[in-house]
Amino acid sequence: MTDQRTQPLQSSDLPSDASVPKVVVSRLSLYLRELQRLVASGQQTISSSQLGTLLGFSDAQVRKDLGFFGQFGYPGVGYRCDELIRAMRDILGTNHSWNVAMVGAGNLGQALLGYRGFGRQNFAIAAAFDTDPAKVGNVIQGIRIQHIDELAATVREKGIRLGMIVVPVERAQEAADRLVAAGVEGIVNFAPVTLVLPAHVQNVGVDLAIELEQLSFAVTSKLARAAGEPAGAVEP
Amino acid sequence: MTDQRTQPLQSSDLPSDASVPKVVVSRLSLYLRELQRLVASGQQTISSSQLGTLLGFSDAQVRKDLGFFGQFGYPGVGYRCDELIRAMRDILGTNHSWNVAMVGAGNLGQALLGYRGFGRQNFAIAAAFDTDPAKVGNVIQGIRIQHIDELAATVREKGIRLGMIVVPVERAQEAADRLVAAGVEGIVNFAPVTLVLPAHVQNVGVDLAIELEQLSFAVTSKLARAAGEPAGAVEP
DNA sequence: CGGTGTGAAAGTTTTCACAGCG
DNA sequence: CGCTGTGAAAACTTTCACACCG
Repeated sequence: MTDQRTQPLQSSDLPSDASVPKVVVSRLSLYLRELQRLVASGQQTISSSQLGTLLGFSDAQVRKDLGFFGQFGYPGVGYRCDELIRAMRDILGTNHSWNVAMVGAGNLGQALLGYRGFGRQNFAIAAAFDTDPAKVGNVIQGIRIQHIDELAATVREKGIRLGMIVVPVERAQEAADRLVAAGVEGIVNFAPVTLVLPAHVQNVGVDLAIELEQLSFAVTSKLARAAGEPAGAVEP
Repeated sequence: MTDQRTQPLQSSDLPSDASVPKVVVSRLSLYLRELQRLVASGQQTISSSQLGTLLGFSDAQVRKDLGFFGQFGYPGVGYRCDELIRAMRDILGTNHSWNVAMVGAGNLGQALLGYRGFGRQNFAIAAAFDTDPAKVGNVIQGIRIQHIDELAATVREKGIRLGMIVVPVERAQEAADRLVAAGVEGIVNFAPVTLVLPAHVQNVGVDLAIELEQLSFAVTSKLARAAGEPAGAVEP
């Protein structure tokens, strides 16, 4: 591969092109999170093996993952944290801020309106919507709950590109349809249902009960293994 | 493989043994969720290709995934939804109910106390803890917030095996240490930090900002691809 | 020396394709 | 016939191991 880099890469060098495996992108977010913590604690550089150890990955994996996007390291030194953070944010798209539209202002929605973690990664819930007349007009965490009929206009007005669905499961598809009609490009769905969406709309599902279920499996199967359950033949 | 099954499998036939890929287990949860929806709408049987189509997987993948755990289908017919649901819950460990201890009763924690989705999958938040004297003693969604010093005793008393961390990021590790000391076997962590845990404690992390970040990447890179960004060579 | 970047090898997961069954 | 269960092939991901660099 053509190369004679000495200075840090520009973000414009990023591929963004060939399909990077999803699992690599999810580790990228973990690298970024850890790097931000390291910088906050004063660390300037880090090696792939240090970073990997902190997260439970191998050094080779860290290097390969980063290698999908460019060359960020300095042989003999490692990675400069601040540079790598900037590069990762370029890759992930969070060097600019994102306005998000929230649909559903129930318990969970209201809690998410106050969640500080979004802002730290450059996401702002710029508007929130509900159909319940008892909620519309209320101001929560500085955001006035609007009627969902105002969604399309507000999305346009505020340059909103991402939506978040926090309605009860039986109204989730309708909320999704509304967000799509309003022109949103991606949706995070907290309702426990698989949405039907056009292919051009990106989609991330978060099912809180499923997370517990995965834990249940892990605990249960670890137990079975410890009990010496041998190979899984069906017959005696 | 030895086999002459005609009747549905008993759950005791489950392997629980060889390492089933994590990604398979996560799809299991999606299958289960979809099956529950189907049963609720009156459907009795389903084929692997129908189920796959609903979730965006291939028929072969559905069959292979289920094949890790046993034989559940009827050739020419498909799977009987109620049977398959029971089998999946056996596998995932949710045919019995789980008591969960929540640490942190802030905005998000309080919202999760009221989340109906947990109960539907057989999880109950049986106790909630905080250090804030202004919160301890309050009753939220029928749960009295206890001081965290009562954690170990309550875990024992109520047979709690799973913990949920919903404290601010800087207190997450301490919360984890407390849960581990109390004897919990698995932890769902909503704080944006990688916990250091003993190997025998299972661990699922949910970082809400990272979910948005993944969406940001998907939207950004889809855009780049549409713009015809070619292969990612660094040099002109 | 301590570290990256990267081909090649090993390992894992998905897809294919088809025998077999009710 | 319609569909499962499953080996075998293909595709993908991770690990290894080493040239190269400051």
